[in-house]
Amino acid sequence: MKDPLSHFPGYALRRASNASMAAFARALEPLNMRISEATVLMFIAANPGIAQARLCAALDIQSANMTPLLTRLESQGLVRREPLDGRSNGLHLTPSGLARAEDVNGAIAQHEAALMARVAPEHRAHLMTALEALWTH
Amino acid sequence: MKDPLSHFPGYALRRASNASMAAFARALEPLNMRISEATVLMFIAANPGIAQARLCAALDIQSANMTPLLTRLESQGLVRREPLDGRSNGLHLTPSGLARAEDVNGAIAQHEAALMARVAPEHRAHLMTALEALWTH
DNA sequence: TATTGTTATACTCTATAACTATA
DNA sequence: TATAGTTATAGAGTATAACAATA
Repeated sequence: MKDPLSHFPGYALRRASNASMAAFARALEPLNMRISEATVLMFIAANPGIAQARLCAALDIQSANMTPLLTRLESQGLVRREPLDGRSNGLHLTPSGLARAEDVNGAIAQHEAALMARVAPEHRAHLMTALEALWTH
Repeated sequence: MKDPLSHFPGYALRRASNASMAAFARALEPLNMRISEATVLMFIAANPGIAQARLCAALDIQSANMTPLLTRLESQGLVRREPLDGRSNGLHLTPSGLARAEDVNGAIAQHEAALMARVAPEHRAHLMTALEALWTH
């Protein structure tokens, strides 16, 4: 059977990303977190007090989709919204959130190691540079 | 602002794939096709008569999701299902489907060229090899 | 006027279970 | 019994429009 798409970088990119995300989602299952939630948690951990709008811009997530995501994290006691002024929220991790961020960090490290183990060492730096060129504005 | 994830290959992979797919979806808009539909069309064009189940396996699309996809393509007069035996379908492109596959091919070529133009030439071969290692079974 | 956050809604992709018809 | 295809359904990501409150 012929695969007319496998030699296209864009197609390989899609397949590789799908495989990676499926594996990462499985790695997050024991923590009961989605990829998007884990991403937001890590970002708040690195930027305590960040405004919701800035988080949206940094992650390319629309505010309409960020609202329910943060509400879930807040209702789990992981994140706290703190008014910065009358209309914007600063985001903080609770102690539980900090602990969970540690766990997520471990899952990420494990996932990334398994991922890069599949790639021959001489390609790794090139892969990283190329991928960044593809999405960085 | 700190980005605690940007140095992770898995994260860069996700962001790059999202950016690529969004651009490709825009490129397909004039053809009124989704990415998954375009993918299936190209695959049938390269493998006329392929059974539905084999197409599912090759693209990692579940049969339950392939059925409505093919029904859409068939109702647009692009694909024809032809019984192979009492329970399996061979898939063929109609003349309209062949013409549409040509258009899709052009959109893919344009998209892939724009994508790789963002990557420095010395990284391109490495990128392709690395991506294939990440999703090939 | 522009920005922040929210609500409602819809579309796409993906996943599972249950079912039929056939091999 | 196993396989091919279908149906129904649900979850998750993403997109737009409309809105209230505030800068």
